[in-house]
Amino acid sequence: MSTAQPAGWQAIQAEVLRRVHAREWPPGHVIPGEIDLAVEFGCARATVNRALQALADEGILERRRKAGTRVAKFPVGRAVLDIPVIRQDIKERGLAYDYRLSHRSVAEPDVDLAARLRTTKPALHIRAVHLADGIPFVLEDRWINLQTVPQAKTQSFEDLSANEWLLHTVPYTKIDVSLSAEAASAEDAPLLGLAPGKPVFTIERTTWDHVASVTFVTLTYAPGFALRTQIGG
Amino acid sequence: MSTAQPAGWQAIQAEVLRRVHAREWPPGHVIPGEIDLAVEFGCARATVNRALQALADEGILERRRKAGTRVAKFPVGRAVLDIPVIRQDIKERGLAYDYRLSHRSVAEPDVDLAARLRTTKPALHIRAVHLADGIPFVLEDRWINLQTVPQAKTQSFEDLSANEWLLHTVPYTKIDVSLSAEAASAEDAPLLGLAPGKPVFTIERTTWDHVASVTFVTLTYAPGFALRTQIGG
DNA sequence: ATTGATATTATGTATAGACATAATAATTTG
DNA sequence: CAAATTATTATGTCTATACATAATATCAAT
Repeated sequence: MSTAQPAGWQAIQAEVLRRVHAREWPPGHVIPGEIDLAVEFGCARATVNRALQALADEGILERRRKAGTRVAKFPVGRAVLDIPVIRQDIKERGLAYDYRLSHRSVAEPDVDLAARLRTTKPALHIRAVHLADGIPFVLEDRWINLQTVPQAKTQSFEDLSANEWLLHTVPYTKIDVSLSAEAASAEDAPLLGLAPGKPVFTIERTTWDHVASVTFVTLTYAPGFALRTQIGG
Repeated sequence: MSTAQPAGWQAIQAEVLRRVHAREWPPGHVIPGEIDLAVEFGCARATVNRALQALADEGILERRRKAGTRVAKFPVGRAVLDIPVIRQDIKERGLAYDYRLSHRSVAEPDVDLAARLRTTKPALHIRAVHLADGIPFVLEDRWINLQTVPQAKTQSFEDLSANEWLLHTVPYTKIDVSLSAEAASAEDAPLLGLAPGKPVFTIERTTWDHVASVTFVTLTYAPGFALRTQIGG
């Protein structure tokens, strides 16, 4: 009765969400079928379907044919993390962005890296610093697979970060991401104004074009950095 | 021509994705309108709409009325992180789960916590250890707002973790999540078999029911833990 | 040329109806 | 009784059509 006239599928989504949050439909509860809800809300079944499917995508509901739709027992976290493009991230914080290349070489990958890139051929190794208001914000340590991206050989990466150059020139289909806490290496620590061994937030990414590796990058963030997000909201 | 007969909206999504990945439609490119694509794929416009909308939700495409649909300039990271329910997480790793309550008290929040919970009234403080195959996997340090959740007073939390009890009994509408690297505290370090100051991966969560805080929890993970996810794929 | 009204256009959403599919329930068979 | 078969049912998806909405393009008036 509270939400009498449905305005659209989002209104239905909101009302269903309200009932879930209010525990009118507690976790595990099987909610009415699409037809029943369509009658109640005075709309077509497809409209209810749209609303429920969106909630299922978010992990709030679980749907199975014939069995019906139930409230997820663990309506837990499906957090959407926006992995930021570094330059944009810094700018959005209202800080001045700057970038400095500190190393560029072609080298043979060690065992660990060879496993990650799935090649033992020489790869392009790049190290760079991204600064916010002149202070190191994140260190980029990147290996680029020259079998997959031979054009990288002719790029200096002195003005344009490899991050952005790759994004705009090289196709990819998949990225593996890993977030962890690491001890600052002897090499990285001084750049971040830290003693070696201090905790640093680290993002590792391997980028793939189908089955071929494109690049492997380790981003080491300055202390104080935290990745924030919201569930629900 | 390659994908001639469309099977459904997912087939269309796949073909559009292929063209984006293959740079047939490079970043920033305005792709054909829904009607054109519907003709090309021999299906209804609604089917194309479903496919394109799903890709827009994932951040691959950007859509604006009248302006049309274009490939996102930064088809970057919209990583879906599944914040795990601890017990399930451990079980999925094929390890035996165990749980031990180590502290339970009612105390007044300090300034920092009062700001997080938005109350200065006494709150329930709980510390517990989640073990995998008998080894500490994650430490849980939780404060429960007793204004919002008075029922928590009568719960011992000796057998059932606060994590799961809350999930099943208390309504919530929003969770703030923060991921960071911290130095292991003098209190936590020995439990994880670490020297104080060593890096530990930390998840902080504040749970809200509308504007009222429900609980604030800090999860401190054992070394070696990494949160993994995938973009694309 | 600038402003403001109007037309155009691409996406957004709703509809009824239809058939597909998967999973459960009911029934028949060995 | 257990196993195999069939019926039923709720969701999944597609279609054709219609109207809504937002943003742009066009054109008229000042």
